[in-house]
Amino acid sequence: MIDFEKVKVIYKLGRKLNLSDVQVLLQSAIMKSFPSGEFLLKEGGIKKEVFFIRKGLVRAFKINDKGDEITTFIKWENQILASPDIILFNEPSQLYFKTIEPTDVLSMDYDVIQTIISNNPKLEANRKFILQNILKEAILRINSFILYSPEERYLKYIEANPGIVHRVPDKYIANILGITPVSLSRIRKRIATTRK
Amino acid sequence: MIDFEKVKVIYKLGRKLNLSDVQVLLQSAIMKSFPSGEFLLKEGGIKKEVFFIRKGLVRAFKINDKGDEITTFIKWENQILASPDIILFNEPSQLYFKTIEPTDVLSMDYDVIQTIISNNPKLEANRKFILQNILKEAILRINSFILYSPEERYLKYIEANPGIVHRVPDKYIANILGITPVSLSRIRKRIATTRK
DNA sequence: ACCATTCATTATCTTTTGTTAATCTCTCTT
DNA sequence: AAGAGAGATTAACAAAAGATAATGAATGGT
Repeated sequence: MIDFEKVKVIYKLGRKLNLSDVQVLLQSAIMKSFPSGEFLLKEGGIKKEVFFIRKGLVRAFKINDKGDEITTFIKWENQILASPDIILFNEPSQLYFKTIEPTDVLSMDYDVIQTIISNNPKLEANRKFILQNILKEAILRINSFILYSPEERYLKYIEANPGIVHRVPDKYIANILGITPVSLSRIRKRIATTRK
Repeated sequence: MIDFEKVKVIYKLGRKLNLSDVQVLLQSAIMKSFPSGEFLLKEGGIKKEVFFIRKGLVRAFKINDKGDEITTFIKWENQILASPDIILFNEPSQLYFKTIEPTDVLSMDYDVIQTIISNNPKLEANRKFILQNILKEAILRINSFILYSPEERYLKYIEANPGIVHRVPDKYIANILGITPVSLSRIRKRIATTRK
């Protein structure tokens, strides 16, 4: 039984896949649905799983020394989600993935994707493009920590991600900005009062 | 006249280059030497130049709204140096590169490198490796801003980069850590006094 | 409709950082 | 050797952030 949603997503991923690769990817690619508040990945996970989010919103968090959850990033529709710990560092994940909304993902095996790319040199451009875009975002984020105050970071964040703020509790946004939820609340008040 | 240093570096870069590619790369690759305090790149630069640092130390900085220089990173021996603005964002550089020590670099043209890689599929693994390592570092740096206090960031920085601290003025390290030089000085004092 | 839970806000206090300027040290230059 | 300049430290004050706890508001489940 063919899942047309799945085919559609895979088609978007690469226009140059040959038939046998599509078959391999289709076999390894699984559509999964999660209700809100469900884990996609827990600490210690080692499965090289790459998610493509079709719908919904997922937050990634670590547990710090004090035992608190610290959200390091969030991902939503049409974004790729994977644990850097597993994919880049080749270590068990210290990250958890937990849905904030009901979420549909396409789950793929990283090693299978890599094999398919090495069989299809035309896909290298895609890989380079994706990697570079992830790197771009990372560099922008580093610079925002160096160049801007927490208040400026917040303003730029909501400007760059309109709508998202309304889908995610402030305390997670605070973590992402590197400040405490209490501090973010004060910043919001400061902005609201100086605007009038 | 063949520059053996140049050949050595290029040899290290890829074990799978064919002769004509080596020739192309040799032509585009230039050894350059800079005294301390010299610019490798200034704001507005658009040349897609990639440096491999053979010896020395370079800092990258931006000018913020107040007109201050803000150092965003430093690179030294055996590291790759390039302007993300130019290479990733395809925009004129807002970054300056300025040497902190007398520095020898191998300068290469980014587009030439890309062409050579597409002619040598075996080099794709190299490119992927390099890109992934840059991404790794970026992610670690982001996490250090989110998870650690300025004091912890400083301690981790000097631990991860022993020796470098003695080659670079503290004020640049402070920028890299996202704090002011005055604050770093206080942190250093705090560490020194609580240790005894 | 109610309770419980989860967030956001507010309050209070402590700690840290930013800002500006002065002082001190060191190095390099002439 | 003297002076200039750069960088680090210190001081003094203001502003912001962290920590902890209490209060409000909203939400979801039964």
